[in-house]
Amino acid sequence: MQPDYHDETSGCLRVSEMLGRIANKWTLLIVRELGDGPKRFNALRRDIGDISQKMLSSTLKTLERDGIIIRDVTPTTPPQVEYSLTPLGRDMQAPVNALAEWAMRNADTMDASRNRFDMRNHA
Amino acid sequence: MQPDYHDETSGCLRVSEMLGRIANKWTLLIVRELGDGPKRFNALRRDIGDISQKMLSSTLKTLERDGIIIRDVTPTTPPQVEYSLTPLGRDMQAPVNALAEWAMRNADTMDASRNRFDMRNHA
DNA sequence: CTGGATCCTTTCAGATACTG
DNA sequence: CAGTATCTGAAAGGATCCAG
Repeated sequence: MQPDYHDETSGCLRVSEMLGRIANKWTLLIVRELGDGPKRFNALRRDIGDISQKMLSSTLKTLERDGIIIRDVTPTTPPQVEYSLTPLGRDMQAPVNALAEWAMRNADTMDASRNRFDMRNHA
Repeated sequence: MQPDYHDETSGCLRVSEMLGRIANKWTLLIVRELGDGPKRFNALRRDIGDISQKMLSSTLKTLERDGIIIRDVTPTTPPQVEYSLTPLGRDMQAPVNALAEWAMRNADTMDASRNRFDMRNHA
């Protein structure tokens, strides 16, 4: 039996918990980057641009734990590690890309709104 | 002149910046709740369930600043304050709901993956 | 090349108390 | 009812050094 998603109490807390896991910028950016195909650690680091190695490795670990990505190690010297989306991760791509694209489309609008808001409140 | 969204460097930093603004659970939960129509402060607080009044008021302020919601005050006693989505906010609803629904649909899958992962790593 | 371990600073977020 | 102010602990995040 499935849990009741429409329950007014536990359902909301559940959404809250799950969004707490996936709704952060590093997670969304990584899933987005891996949409193009498997990538290695430093390729991800370079393509995302402003992520520290610590945040990248810790976020990747969490994503692997949640079954969203797979970590493939080829034990050569130097070792090669490739990250790719699982079926679950690929299923996640559509909503993630939709949100990211929305953000890009409306970036200027939001910036303008911020400027007006800050102006009104003589910041 | 518009910024170049397709530039490989600044474009990525721009996505990163915008996702840093909107990709957090309180923002998504509030936008989701306001999808049903305008709501008042304590109604939001009750419906979201586990949000503190501090986080609610500060997140609402940020959302108003970014032009995603509107704050309407009716100066009665006691005062009535109603929050509602702007056109921008309504446009944001689709991607937000898509991500939230994905999270709910796959909550159990992610939980199971976590359990297996933690088991393998004898946590 | 792919990280782990550590240190340090900043930000987030809850609890509590108070105001118009 | 709808918040603000303050205090405090937890978590995020960067910098640096080190290792397989």
